[in-house]
Amino acid sequence: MSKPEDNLHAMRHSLAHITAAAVKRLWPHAKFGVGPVIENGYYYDIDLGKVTVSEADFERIETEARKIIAEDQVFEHFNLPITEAIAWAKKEKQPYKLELLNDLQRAGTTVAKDLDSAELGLKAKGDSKVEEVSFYRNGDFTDLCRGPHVASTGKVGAFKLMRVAGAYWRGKDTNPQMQRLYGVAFAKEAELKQHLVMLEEAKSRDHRKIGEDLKLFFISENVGAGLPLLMPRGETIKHELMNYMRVKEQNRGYQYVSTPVLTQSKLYERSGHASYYLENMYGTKPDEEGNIFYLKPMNCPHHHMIYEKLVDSYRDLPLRLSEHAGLYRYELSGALTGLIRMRGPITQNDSHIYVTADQVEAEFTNVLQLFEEVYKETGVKDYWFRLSLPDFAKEKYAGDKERWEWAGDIIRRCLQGAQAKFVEELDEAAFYGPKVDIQIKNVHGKEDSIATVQLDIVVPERMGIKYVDSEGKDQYPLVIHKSIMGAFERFMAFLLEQTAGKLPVWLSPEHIRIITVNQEDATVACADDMLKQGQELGLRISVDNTNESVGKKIRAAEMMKVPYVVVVGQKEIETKKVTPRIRKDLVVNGDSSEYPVVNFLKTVANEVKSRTTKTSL
RNA sequence: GCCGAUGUAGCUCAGUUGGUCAGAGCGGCUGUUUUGUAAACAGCGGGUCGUGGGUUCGAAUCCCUCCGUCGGCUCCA
Repeated sequence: MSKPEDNLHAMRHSLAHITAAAVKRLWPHAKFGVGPVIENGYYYDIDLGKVTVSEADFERIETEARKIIAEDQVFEHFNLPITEAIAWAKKEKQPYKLELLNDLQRAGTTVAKDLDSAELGLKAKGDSKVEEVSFYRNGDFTDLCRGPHVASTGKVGAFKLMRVAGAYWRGKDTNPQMQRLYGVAFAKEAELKQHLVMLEEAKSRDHRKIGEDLKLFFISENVGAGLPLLMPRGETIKHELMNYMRVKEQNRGYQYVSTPVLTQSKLYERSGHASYYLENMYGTKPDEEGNIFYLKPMNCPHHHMIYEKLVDSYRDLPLRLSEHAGLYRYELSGALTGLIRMRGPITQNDSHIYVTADQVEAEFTNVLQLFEEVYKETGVKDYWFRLSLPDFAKEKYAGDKERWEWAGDIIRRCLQGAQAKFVEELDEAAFYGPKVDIQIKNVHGKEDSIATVQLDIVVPERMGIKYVDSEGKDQYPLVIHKSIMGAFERFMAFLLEQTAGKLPVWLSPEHIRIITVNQEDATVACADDMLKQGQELGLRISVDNTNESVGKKIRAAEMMKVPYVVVVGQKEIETKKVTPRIRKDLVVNGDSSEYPVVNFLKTVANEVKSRTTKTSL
């Protein structure tokens, strides 16, 4: 994102004003919210009352904006005492601006911390006393704003209105909903064009499109929204990921368990989840005894039950329990996004590590190391850690403040010790403790959590699960909730987007496809023999002996992103050698050469086993 | 859930202002062909135009309801 001191930032900010000014010319009664610079552009929140803007209006707005740019209006800066600023907002009939100014006068920036201080014409965040407010004026459009802006409206670069979306005033869903006009802007027309091309390309990497093209998964209206069905190819990928994690974790002392998907609410009442999440859980109708059972949205309480059964003494700790369970969570319909945000089954790669206070740091560090290792091996790039802390101004965080700070400090030390790059954010913690979220951007640039590790300082005590310490006293354990791959479906989605569907060989639904040149008996027999040999080596291998041209069958295999394609005809029958066609991204050095069939198959089998991302062929 | 957009064959999409508008390409099936590293040729099937109402002599086309999808907002154990 551009920085406030950059000229590009000033251009984008100025375009926000110009866009608002254009809207005001077309709809003089328009009420304005805020209009900050964002990645690649800007937005402005507007409220036109009964009228709404739609994309059909963009041309008119852009035309008007271009007129303002052509007029080359000077951006004039001036300050007003807060009382005069309030008078201005009243006179201009700008209720949103008026609300902001009133808040600023009454309580300073602390009440307006949900907004960027730059939008408020303030010098910096944290000014608690506001006496003067900064304004900018261009032509007949005036707005409170800290700036900076370009010198005049003619000095902005290339821009384009992209979309309009609903956005709640000050981000609260109880507030009125405004319309948010999004624009992208760059210094040069060519950069803007390049950006638009990039956005088009991103669409082809969207995991939902890849899922369709590669026959991985789909969502059936008959089954329901947010409930994807994995087809054989998709399930293969998920299963490989699950196997991989299971072996990895078992080798590090994690023990796998299996717990019911249906559970009475009693358990969630005991764990405290009920008061936070019951409305987001799917329940059955009452049975004959009147009991309602819920589809589990998390495994924690179940694992805590197993803990109770297995642990008596500190000598039993740490206990590391894992489960790959299908969870169900009610998600708002507007939040659903393919495999990234679904209602179920969310196959969580879920572990709970029960530790004493002395063990927590070492265990937490181990988990961070496991993250780095797994992400390196699976080829996940461009992720970062977020230390998610509570915001004590809100009431949802249970337990006492000192304990929260103690837990937050431990995690921070672990992150620093692991030399992990991380950011800290308030009001992102779980209700039972601070956590580290592993953040990633999806193909459209939207930030998502891919995985999480949390330090639970609340639930064991609340549930009364205990152990006896070395002095014979009862203690509550700490619980590290960790999920390296998050949900396997979601992890798969990110991998698909990062690789554009060209998964490493070990994750490919089909390792090798054999294509026959013709349908003569000898050719088919040769292909079948090769198929059998491959299967014995554990390879996912198939034969395409359909009555199509070789070119067409190759094309079909390429489009399915099959890593290795082998053509079988008279030559291969005679020499028992193959010249594999290797998917481009796997190749290290250019030329493809000839290999005895057995050597080729064994090499691929080894690549699958070692999970390499490049080929040695 | 809210705001905006959108929904036509398995997939990608055409269908101007309501009147042979139910179409194309790919995929599928059948036949011919027996093919050498990204699309052989021919023919044939295939859709109550998301759903349910309404307006109209007449609706894929206009209006409303609901469902799904897309982009945001909110939420995310």
